[in-house]
Amino acid sequence: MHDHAPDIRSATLHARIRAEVEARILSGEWKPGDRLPTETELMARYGCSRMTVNKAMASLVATGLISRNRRAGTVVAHPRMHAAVLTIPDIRADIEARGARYGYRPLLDEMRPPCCVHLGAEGHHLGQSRFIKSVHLADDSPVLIEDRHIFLDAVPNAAAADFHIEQPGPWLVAHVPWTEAEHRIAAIAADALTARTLEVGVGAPCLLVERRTWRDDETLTIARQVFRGDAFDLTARFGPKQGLS
Amino acid sequence: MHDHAPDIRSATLHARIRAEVEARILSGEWKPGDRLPTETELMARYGCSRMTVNKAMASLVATGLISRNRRAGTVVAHPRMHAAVLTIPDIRADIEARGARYGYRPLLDEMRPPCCVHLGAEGHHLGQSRFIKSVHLADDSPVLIEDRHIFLDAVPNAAAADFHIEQPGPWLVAHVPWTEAEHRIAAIAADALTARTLEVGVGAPCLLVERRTWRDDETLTIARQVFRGDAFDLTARFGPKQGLS
DNA sequence: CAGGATTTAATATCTATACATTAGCTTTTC
DNA sequence: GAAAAGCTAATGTATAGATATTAAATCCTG
Repeated sequence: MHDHAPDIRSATLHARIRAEVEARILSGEWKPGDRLPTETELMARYGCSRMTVNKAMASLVATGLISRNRRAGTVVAHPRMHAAVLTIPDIRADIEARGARYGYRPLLDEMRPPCCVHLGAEGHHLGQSRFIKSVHLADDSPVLIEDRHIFLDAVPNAAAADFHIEQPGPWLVAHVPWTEAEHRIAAIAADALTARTLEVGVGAPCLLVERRTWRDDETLTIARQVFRGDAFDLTARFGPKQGLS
Repeated sequence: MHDHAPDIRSATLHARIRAEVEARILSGEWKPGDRLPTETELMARYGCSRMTVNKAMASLVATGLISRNRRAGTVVAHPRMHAAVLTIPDIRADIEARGARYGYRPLLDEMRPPCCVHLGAEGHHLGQSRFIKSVHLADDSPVLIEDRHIFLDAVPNAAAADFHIEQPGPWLVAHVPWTEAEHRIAAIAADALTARTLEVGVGAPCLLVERRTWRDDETLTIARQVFRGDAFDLTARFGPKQGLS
């Protein structure tokens, strides 16, 4: 299932060094706080140059498995379970993966003046937005309501896009470079309108995902997605091994 | 707010090269799919060796901003909003950050035979576990119920730990090295027992986080946390810039 | 013995070069 | 003209140095 066997006979030398050091840490042989061999020692042990050792260790630093300091040496980092990789659901793929038929129905598509919208975090206005409200369906039954603002100051060509066929989400990902996104995940009770649209009872638990995307300091889009609680969940996975070349 | 100005006058050369290339991509000057200068060209432009350029580019590959292929060259990657960094709440810190008094109350602490527990994903049994049920309080009002299994085959010294004072979560993070964790996040309705414990109405929306932690292929612990929906949410943040040295 | 000055052990960066590997391009051959 | 062979441009890996930077350890002074 979790295919973690460090591939000791990796193609490249720095990958092999990395894998072996990593294996000793993960096996518990080298515990958090323990001092690791110096680059010079490893260089001798593997019969390679110091640059090669350095590359292996740098990649372990990047994954957070070790921490290094000049003069003080290299120590095994204390694991911190502070962050995880959250897989953002591609709604269409997710629905189709369950063998259901995916449907998308835009409900509303209008321009909104600046005043209707939450202020930016610094308090300045975000300008005019295109607002699209849509429902996503699995086998014709609604599972997600999406309210999306796209700020035209930041994404002017969104004014011309046709969101009757294409979803705004994928369109944005394909056309607009972004630098940062933030998500807020919460459990809420369905209000009357939500309940009617999602065809659930009033007060039914729903998963709320509020996503805000920036390019540098400019807000590009705000999406508010309300999932039927009984139909969807998110999964997040974290492993120190993920990542580098 | 989001302090993104790439620090052009970075201390080291490879960091500067990296920052400048990154800035051009993030500014939109180099768009997804565009070809970047070759290492040789960059080497001439910055008057440095190819290894230095290579280090800068390798780190951009690691963050997913570019993709490189032999002979084909380097291109700006298409942004994929597939993953985000999810900040796992440190419940105690979170509660105290709001100015509330944190409380922890263990409700149950017992050994459970193998049969009581979900099977591992491959279908094999997980062995005996220590099971701790606890409530976390903010100003004496309950906000979280945690059901935790710790599998003694994998974490034998958990048998001796005192979870009347210390929370099992922090104890595990401090004492047990792990390699992978998975979270499932969902919205559920409070059942009768949950509602009574959290002092909310039956059917009130709650945020469910199920966390499973492994060392290699061995399951260490399974935690099921039920948050009051009106009291907690999770935030996840993603930026291509995070990460490397 | 406290506190400043010096040494030194470790990582961090950089260079110049070499060879390996890949895949797009070109030429040859049938 | 299509498949095979060879060429070449690009990145990937590795080496053996050199110098810079940092902070722990030690020594030296008042």
